[in-house]
Amino acid sequence: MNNAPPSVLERMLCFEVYSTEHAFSRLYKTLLAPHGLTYPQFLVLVLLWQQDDQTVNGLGVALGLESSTLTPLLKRMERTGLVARARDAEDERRVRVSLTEEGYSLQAKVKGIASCVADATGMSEEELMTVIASMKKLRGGLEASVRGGAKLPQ
Amino acid sequence: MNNAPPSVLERMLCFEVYSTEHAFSRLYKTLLAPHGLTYPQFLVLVLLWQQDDQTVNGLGVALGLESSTLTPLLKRMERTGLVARARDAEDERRVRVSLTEEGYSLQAKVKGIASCVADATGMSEEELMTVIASMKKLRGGLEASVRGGAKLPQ
DNA sequence: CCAATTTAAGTCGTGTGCGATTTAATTGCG
DNA sequence: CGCAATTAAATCGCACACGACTTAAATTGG
Repeated sequence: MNNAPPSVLERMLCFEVYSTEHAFSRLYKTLLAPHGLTYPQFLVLVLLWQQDDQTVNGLGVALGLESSTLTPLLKRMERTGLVARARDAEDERRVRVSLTEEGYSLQAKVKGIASCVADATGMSEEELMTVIASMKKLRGGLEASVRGGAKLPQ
Repeated sequence: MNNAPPSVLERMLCFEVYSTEHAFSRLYKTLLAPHGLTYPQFLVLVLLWQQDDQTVNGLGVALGLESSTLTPLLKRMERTGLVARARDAEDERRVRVSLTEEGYSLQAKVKGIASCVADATGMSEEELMTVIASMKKLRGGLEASVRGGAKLPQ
């Protein structure tokens, strides 16, 4: 077992979240790569499977991503035939993103992945709920701080 | 308040960690940019402030990063005068990374940042410890799963 | 009604991250 | 000893992710 005293880094929550996020990414990569999907692309599909035909902005708000990140990502998904992108007739500024047949049918093929990952965490359903709540609280505090114009004292 | 039922995404722990990590990154960016530092570069400095003169591999293990990520990052830090890189005389395969005077003196200037971020979380010391422990457990499970060759059932 | 403002996407440059591969140094085994 | 296997960095191509900026469309205020 690991009996070394925790380093400075290991006492920083930011680092624990940082490296846990990498661990999730790596696990998803091994599971999604066979389907030609990346992890952020998978998250976009999760949103579209729940509600098809969303705007770039809508997806961005849900994911917490900028259009400068989403536009290229969605273009890659369009190129691989998972989604279609079309200007909204009502408001030509908007671009609506919708599932292709292939994007839709991928749902069945990767259905098991989320629960597979949940298993990999080694946590009970209850524990998972607790950690999710912690993350939400944490994120809320951090976002409020960024919005409030975070500054060092003095 | 937010009374909408949680979407599929918001019930996925992976997404909560993903977006919380982004929130940390963004907050650190606002605090570190004035010092010409990025968040991963700051993490490297935290390690070097604790123990100067480490190998690329040592930093990589501590941070959970590959040399393909660290080498370019360390070269940027060398270019901005924060660290020096030199082949180890004992073993020419290794490259040792050490603090320059400037890299060392930056510690005083950004001393307050970690606690500032801790404040921003809006969590008590005890809560922070609990969440850190959760992340460690989570990461442990995920890494074990990746090492074990994670696969979808059938 | 139209000029100014706001909003939605997209573009560009920079900095991570990783897998696959390469190069060079060391180790280890017959 | 000598060569095969291993190890440490580095390189390369690709995919995020963001801030700053641009473009075009819609809204608003006078």
